[in-house]
Amino acid sequence: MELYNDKGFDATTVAEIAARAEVTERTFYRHFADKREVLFQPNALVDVLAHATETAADSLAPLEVIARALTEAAPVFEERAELVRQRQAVIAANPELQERELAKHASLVSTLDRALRERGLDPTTATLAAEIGIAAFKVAFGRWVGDPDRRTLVQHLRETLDATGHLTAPAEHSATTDDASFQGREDAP
Amino acid sequence: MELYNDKGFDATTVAEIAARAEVTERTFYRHFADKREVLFQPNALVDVLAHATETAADSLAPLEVIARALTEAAPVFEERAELVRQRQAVIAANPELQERELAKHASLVSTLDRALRERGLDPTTATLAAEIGIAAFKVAFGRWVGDPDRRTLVQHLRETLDATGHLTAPAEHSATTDDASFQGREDAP
DNA sequence: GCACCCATGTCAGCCACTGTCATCACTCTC
DNA sequence: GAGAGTGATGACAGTGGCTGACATGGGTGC
Repeated sequence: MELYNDKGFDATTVAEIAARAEVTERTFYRHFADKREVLFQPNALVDVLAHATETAADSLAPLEVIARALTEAAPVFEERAELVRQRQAVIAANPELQERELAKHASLVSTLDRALRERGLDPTTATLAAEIGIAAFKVAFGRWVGDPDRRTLVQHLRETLDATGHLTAPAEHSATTDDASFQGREDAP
Repeated sequence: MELYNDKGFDATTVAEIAARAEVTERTFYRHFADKREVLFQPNALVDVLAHATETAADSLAPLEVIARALTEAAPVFEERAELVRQRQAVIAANPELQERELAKHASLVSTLDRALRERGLDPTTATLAAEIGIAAFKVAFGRWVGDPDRRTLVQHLRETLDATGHLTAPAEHSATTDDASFQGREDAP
């Protein structure tokens, strides 16, 4: 993390990382599939999401199931807000890393998709709900990371998920909405 | 394409591709940013989406704007269905390529997002609608590519987008839905 | 004490990708 | 029509990400 922050991701060689960690380069590659993977390690998130989706009540709408799962997972981020923001800055500075992050998000979609199918949803609905759930998470996460007011991730999640319901209504322009002043991520990945 | 199909993406070296094309390796890299980019070339899609979004009627709901844009873009794929399916098979066989495809989808989200903001939508709604629109596209595209009945992409799009509206309703299990028999992509990217 | 892992080190090598300079066709201009 | 740009390609050397194969040492169970 220090090296990536100091010199940038590209300019940091694996040899340097290995030296800093006092292991050989070969050993580095025994712990991390590649140079990027350092930033995408534990992913306790997957387990939380899968478990929360499995144990949700049967009667809930698909998106509500996801809403609860995401809410349960939020502490994973909120507990290490500073580290998360620092990591996000490194990723924002490098397209290769953004690509990898997309892949991680895709694996979350996959996890949710599988869990929803096991609840008995048909494949199309399950995949769609999973995709939309993670899409909402990305938006909420982006808002949270950049929120000058430091409101909680859970709040952002709730608002974002609520907003998904309004998307089929006729267009409301900025001037008429109550959150028009919010400044989200300017450039989506 | 031939080489990727015959030997697999990983086993194909840039030197081989260059030789087959009767240019030097260096020239290859003057045309393609990297080895993967060969499969992700023109992207006329971006222009179609942006243009369609700009010119859509003001009164439409955000998701309906996207629905029309995607419908206009569908011929880009349907006109070369065989090539598209072949390409998709190569991508399906390689995680690196799937990563790149995700990046391309993200750039579509970005395009839609920007276009929607220019229509006056607030950032959160715009990003959310863009993400969900592309999510629906991915699902519809997956269904289309794997559809044994060869129904059109436009039909799949329409159905998938319609389904997004039902996601906030309480769970309907497979047995009670009318498209439960559909076989989508088994493993989401 | 011995056998057995398992993590790490060592070494050699492939190949993706890049910087740099030379060459050569093509076009524009006087 | 000769000479000066211009842009695409070739030639070549080098960096660095990543891998396979084998050796070694330090713990653990018997």
